[in-house]
Amino acid sequence: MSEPEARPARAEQRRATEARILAAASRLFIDNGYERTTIRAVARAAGVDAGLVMHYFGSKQALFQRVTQASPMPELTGTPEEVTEQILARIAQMLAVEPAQSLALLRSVLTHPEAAEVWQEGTDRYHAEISHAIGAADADVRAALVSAVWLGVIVSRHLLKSPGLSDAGPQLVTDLLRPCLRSLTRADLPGTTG
Amino acid sequence: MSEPEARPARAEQRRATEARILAAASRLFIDNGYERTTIRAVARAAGVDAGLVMHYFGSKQALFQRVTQASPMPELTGTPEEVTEQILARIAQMLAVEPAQSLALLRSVLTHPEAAEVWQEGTDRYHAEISHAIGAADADVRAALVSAVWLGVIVSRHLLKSPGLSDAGPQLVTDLLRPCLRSLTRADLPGTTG
DNA sequence: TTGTTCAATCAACGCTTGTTGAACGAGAGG
DNA sequence: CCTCTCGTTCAACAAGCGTTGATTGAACAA
Repeated sequence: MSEPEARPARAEQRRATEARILAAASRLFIDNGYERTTIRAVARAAGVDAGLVMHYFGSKQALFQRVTQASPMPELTGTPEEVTEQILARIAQMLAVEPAQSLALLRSVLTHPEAAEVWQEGTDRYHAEISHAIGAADADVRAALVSAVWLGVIVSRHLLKSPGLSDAGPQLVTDLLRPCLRSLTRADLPGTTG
Repeated sequence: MSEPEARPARAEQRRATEARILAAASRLFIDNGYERTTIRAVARAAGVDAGLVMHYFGSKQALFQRVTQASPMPELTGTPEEVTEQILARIAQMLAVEPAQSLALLRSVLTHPEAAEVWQEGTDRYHAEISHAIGAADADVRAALVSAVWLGVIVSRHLLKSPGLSDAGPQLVTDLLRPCLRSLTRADLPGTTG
């Protein structure tokens, strides 16, 4: 009964409603993507009127940005082996818990131009760091392949819900992925040409 | 001058128009996905009226199916090494020339339920064949990871147009991918746990 | 109490979408 | 010549979309 809710009940109610809208929007953007998610559906799921969503977030695009804006990831530095482990740790984390912001962005990355743009910006730094750690002549291609593997795994697991990946634990997946990524981040074992 | 166009000029014209519509639809579905591609845009790109597109293909969904229906791929069989090479050959082919049907399907696979369903059906057989070739206890997870890598590479290259991958030749990419896929298809080298 | 603020609702707008059915007009068959 | 076929266009529909502005009613301040 003596809980710390002494604040003006007005602002508290507003914050709660706004949070409910954001949660509903996140869920719908993750599940259905940008185009198939309507302001009306978000409002219905949050138990409010569509006009209120507009009043709070300005536009559908702005709401999408609020949902998908992620805190910047920590830098990738060190030897290729260390960078590989950092990437694996990141993948393990994303396999363990649903990365809401990333998934909302990923779901629309192929069909919503603004999502693709944000995604690009995010992976550019990623590429540069990986490429720098590899330091070989074909480091750019290798870094792009590392990103491609990462993308494929997360998309298969969380968005396409591939049965083989959804049932497996993060530990097993990262263990299987380790030699795969190591072969990409280390510039020996050139691959049998021809 | 003596070309074999003796056929009734009526049906010939029709076939040509239908082909123009299909080509325009393919391009738009690949570039913009299902939702953002409108019947009117397809008609405009093909130089015809929107009603004609409906009259020829019945519905937008039916047009999408016509564009994305692919001839069934050859079976994957043999030792894990052989299967790996077959997959690599397939990837190389898809990197060399734009695989229109697959790209039209892939672009919408995250946002169009029917596209996701068709994709699922296609990858199920794929998974079974790879998993059978591996034959280990965790073959399902390994097969799913092989598919994930394949997905990530094609998507990054053709749809997200990752600079590092778009500039590289198919030969280099498959050479880099070979050890990566071999580590997934062969059940030795368990990966350093911990 | 009286007046102000503001979360929330409501009805409507302009626009685009997929889809339809009537209409037109040039070629084929007699 | 006339007639039928059929590729093609045109105009319109109903539904859904994002977005807006007026309006309501309850919590606050005086």
